[in-house]
Amino acid sequence: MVRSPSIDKNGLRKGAWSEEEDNKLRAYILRYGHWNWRQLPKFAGVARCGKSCRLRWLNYLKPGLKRGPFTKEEEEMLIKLHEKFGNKWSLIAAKLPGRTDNEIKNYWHTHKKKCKKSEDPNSTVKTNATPQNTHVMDQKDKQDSSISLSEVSTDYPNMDLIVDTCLQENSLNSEESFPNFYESFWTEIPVSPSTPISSTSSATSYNFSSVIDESFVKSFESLSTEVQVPSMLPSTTAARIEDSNFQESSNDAFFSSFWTEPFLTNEPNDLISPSTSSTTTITSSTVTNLDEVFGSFWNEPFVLDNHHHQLPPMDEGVPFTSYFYHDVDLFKQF
DNA sequence: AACGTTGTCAACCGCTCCAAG
DNA sequence: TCTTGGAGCGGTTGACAACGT
Repeated sequence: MVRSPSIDKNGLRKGAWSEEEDNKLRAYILRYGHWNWRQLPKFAGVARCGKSCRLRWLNYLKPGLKRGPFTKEEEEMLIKLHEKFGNKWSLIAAKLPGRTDNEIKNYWHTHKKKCKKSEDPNSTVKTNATPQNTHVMDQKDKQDSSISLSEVSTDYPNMDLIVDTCLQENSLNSEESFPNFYESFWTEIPVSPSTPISSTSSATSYNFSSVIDESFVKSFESLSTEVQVPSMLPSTTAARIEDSNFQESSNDAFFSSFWTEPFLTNEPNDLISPSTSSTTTITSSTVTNLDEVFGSFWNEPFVLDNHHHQLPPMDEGVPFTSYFYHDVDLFKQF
């Protein structure tokens, strides 16, 4: 199913990813974000090109991705979206939370083949699907489209309306079924910019049931200790760290470009506190386990809320910014 | 059981886009 | 305005699994 591992002329691995590589990449990105894909692999301790890392993260490792076959609803949605957007897989993927453009693309090609083969006139899939809304396609797109514009179906004279209606009615409406943070969760702090992190603020409770589960947590258990820490911070990060008013300023830009995942909590002993009882709760014992892993792995805390769970010995009341200075000092060692 | 064919999907490749200098 | 480098996108490939003969 996957390509055989091999080494290219630059000594970089190609082909199937090993579990160890996955763990290294996942751990690094969750901790530091993807500040530079090209530089990232060497700091993460992965002998891969940045492009390969990016692809692996986006298509496989990124939390929240759905696995398994498409549901009927997703299939119908895909058909409609393809009619609207054509082969703009990334656009389609944006409307199908948890599905990657690669996955959708593969599914579509498979589905199209099936349809072509069966030549079922009653099939709901229109194999001549062509973008109806040319405003989303530039000239090149039109040229690249496998079907000429003369073949545009007239079955749906107002596809905008149909698809929009579908999006509104369909249960997969991302805005309803998936909170805004779902898509951006791992790149943005789930706290509104107007809610600065401070010793008095309490984080909002979020439903992480589909993002964090036990297998996800378990994946940290085999982390390697060979991961490096960046020798320098992104310029924006450095600038923010020097900002003594950090606590009072909005934090989204900082986190989205650097930390990626803030692991906010509203309970002192919980890493993440789900909002409903049916969701998986990561208990304090789990956190303890994570601390064992991260304590030696990163040599620093990763819970950045007001409680600073399981911090190494530090004085009570230490300003929030001090923890970042702590990070900077750590980086300087490398 | 052995072999060939088809299906599936992770991963690669090459191109374009875009922001920064 | 031009150049450069990183990110992203879409098409294609390779390898394994499943299925058929």
